[in-house]
Amino acid sequence: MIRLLLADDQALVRGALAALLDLESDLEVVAQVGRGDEVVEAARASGAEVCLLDIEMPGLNGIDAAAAVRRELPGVRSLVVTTFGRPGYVRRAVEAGASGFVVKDTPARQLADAVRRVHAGLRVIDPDLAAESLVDGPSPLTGRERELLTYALDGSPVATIAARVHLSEGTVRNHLSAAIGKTGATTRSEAARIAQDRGWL
Amino acid sequence: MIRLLLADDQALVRGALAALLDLESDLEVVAQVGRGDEVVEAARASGAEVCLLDIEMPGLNGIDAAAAVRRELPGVRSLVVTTFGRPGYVRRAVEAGASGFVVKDTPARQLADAVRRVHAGLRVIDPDLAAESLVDGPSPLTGRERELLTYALDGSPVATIAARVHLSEGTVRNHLSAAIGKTGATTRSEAARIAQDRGWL
DNA sequence: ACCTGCCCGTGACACCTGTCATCGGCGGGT
DNA sequence: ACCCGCCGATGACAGGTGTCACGGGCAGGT
Repeated sequence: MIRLLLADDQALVRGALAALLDLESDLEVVAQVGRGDEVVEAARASGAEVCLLDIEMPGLNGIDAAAAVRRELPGVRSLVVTTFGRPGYVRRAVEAGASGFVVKDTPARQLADAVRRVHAGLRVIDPDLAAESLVDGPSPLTGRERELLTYALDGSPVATIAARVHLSEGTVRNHLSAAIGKTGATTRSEAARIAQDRGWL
Repeated sequence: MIRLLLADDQALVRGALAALLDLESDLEVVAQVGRGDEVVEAARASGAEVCLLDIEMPGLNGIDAAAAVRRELPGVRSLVVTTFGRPGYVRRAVEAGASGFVVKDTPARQLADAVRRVHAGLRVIDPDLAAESLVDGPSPLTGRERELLTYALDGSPVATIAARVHLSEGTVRNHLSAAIGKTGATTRSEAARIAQDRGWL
C-alpha cells in the first residue's frame, strides 16, 4: 500500500484526484493540503511516502515544496503535477529533488502508474518536456532581471516598479532592457511573458 | 440515475472528476470531452441530462457551449465549473442559459449536490459571486474596446494591434484610451487585466 | 593585481503612449 | 429631422519607454 499526500489549491480538483487514486487498490491517500507551506508537516504527520504537488499554490509553490520535502524528509518522494508544461519548471523541479513531473493534460489512467514508478525509485518525466528543457537551457537572467520581470508581468509602469524595489528609474530600465535583449523580445511585457512561458520566473 | 457529461480540457482533471462523481450511486458519467465544440454532439449521442462545463476550453468556451446546449438540446441543463470566479462570468453564464455556476475552490463533496439540484431544475450559484456580479454591473465596454483589449492583454505595442485589426494607430489608441478611462486604469495593460478579472473579455 | 560579471546610477536621444480636440459616417430612437 | 452612441481618422502635445554610452562599487576567480 503506497501512502499518498495530495497538494493542490483547488479543493474540487484535489478531492477529485483523491477519488481517482483511491480507486487503485494499492494506493491510499493519507493527507490532503491546499497550501505549499503545509506539505512537510502533513507529510510527516501522515507518514506519506509520495507527495503529489501542484506548482501553483499559495504559501509555497510546488517546486519549493518539493525542495522542502527533500530536505526535511529524505526518503519521501515528490511528483510534481502542473497545468503548465514549461521547460524551466521541469529543470527546476528536478533540481529541487522531485522524482517526477507530469502535466494535467496526461490521461487519468497514467497517473497511478506514475505514482507507482516514483514510489519504486524511478524518475517519471514527460519526454517532450524533458527535451524542451534541454534545448533552451537554463535561465540566462540575472537575479535582478528576474525580479524586475516578475513586477513587469502585469504591465506596471517603470516608475511603479522602481518605487517598489527602491531603485532609480534608469536602473530599472537598464535591467529590463537587458532582459528584453536576452529574451529576444521588444517590450518588457513581452519579455516578461516569454520568461514566464519558459519557467524562468 | 442522473446521466452526466464532463467537459474539461485537462484530461487528468476530467478523469478525476469522473471518478469522484461515479462514486455517487445516483450519478453516472456517460460522456467526456476535452473541447467545447464537441459538447452538443456528445451530449446528444450519450443522452446526457446534465453537462458539467469548464470555461477555459479550446474550440468553444464553456459559456458559449452552455448557450449551444440550451439552443440545441432544451431540457439538458448546464452547470459551469471554472477556476476563476469572475463576476462577469456568472452573468454571462446565466444569460447563456446555464443553471449553475461553481468555482473549483468549492469542497469536492458539494459538487454532487450541485449536480442533483441542477438536475432537479434548481439554480446553483455561488452566493458571493452572485452578489459581486450584481454590484459592478454589466460590461461598459463597446465591441471594439473589448476586442482591442484582448489583443492588448499580452502587452503588444499599439502598432502590432493596429496591424492585426487593420486600423490606424491613432484609432487604436483612442479606443484603448476610452477603455482605460472606463476601467479606472492608467495603462492599457492594466485596463486589460482589470477587464479580464471582471470577466468582460 | 587583474579581469569578469553583476549591481546601481546618470544623461541623452529616438520612439512609443495616453490624452484631447476635432472631424466625418452610420444606425437607432424620439 | 434631430440627437445620440459607436466607429474610424487626424494632428498635436506631454510624458513614458527602450537603447546606448559612460561612470563607479563590489565579489569571485586567475
